[in-house]
Amino acid sequence: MTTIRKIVSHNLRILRGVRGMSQEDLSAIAGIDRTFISDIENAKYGTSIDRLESLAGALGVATWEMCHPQTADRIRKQADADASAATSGKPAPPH
Amino acid sequence: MTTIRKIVSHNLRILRGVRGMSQEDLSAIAGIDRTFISDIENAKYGTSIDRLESLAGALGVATWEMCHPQTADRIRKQADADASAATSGKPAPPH
DNA sequence: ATGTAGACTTACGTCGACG
DNA sequence: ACGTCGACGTAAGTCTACA
Repeated sequence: MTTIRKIVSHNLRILRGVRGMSQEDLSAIAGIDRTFISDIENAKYGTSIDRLESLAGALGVATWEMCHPQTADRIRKQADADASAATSGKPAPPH
Repeated sequence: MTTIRKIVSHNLRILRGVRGMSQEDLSAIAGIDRTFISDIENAKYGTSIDRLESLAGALGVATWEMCHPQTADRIRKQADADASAATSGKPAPPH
């Protein structure tokens, strides 16, 4: 029974990692307190759709993707593919 | 610049209409106060992801679909297709 | 059946500090 | 760079009542 809190929590942490941001970085860009981002990632609190929109914008995804169970995996695999393509000298996929 | 409040507001109202529910019906099923549902539909307030999850469950969609800009249209067209199929005696599509 | 208003409670959200 | 604690303010959420 994966709740929406767990989904958002997971997407947020993974996505932030892929973007190479610290909680402090994300805090500065999204305009949300760092300690609160920590709370969300640990599913201590749920958040409002307004804050979710700010976080999504800062992470470069749509708001609904923050609620989708497979966003974390999708973005992570895409980042992996891009990275290995860069290493092998191939051009990056156009998305 | 369509904000997440507008999207949720719109999806909620359309989806509820397609399901043939009043605000009172939805209130009873989702366990959320009727007047607050009214506020959300009029985008007076944003809501939390926890309440959004309850509303989505009561409406038979995933939570992320409540945040998606095209959910209202998608569901409405599907309902239309199902209705006309029923009228013409054809079997309902398997989705 | 819906929108709004007021009074009220609680969960969200900010801030400073410590390990 | 992250988790947590305490104190505090505000927006979310409930309930009753009226149009």
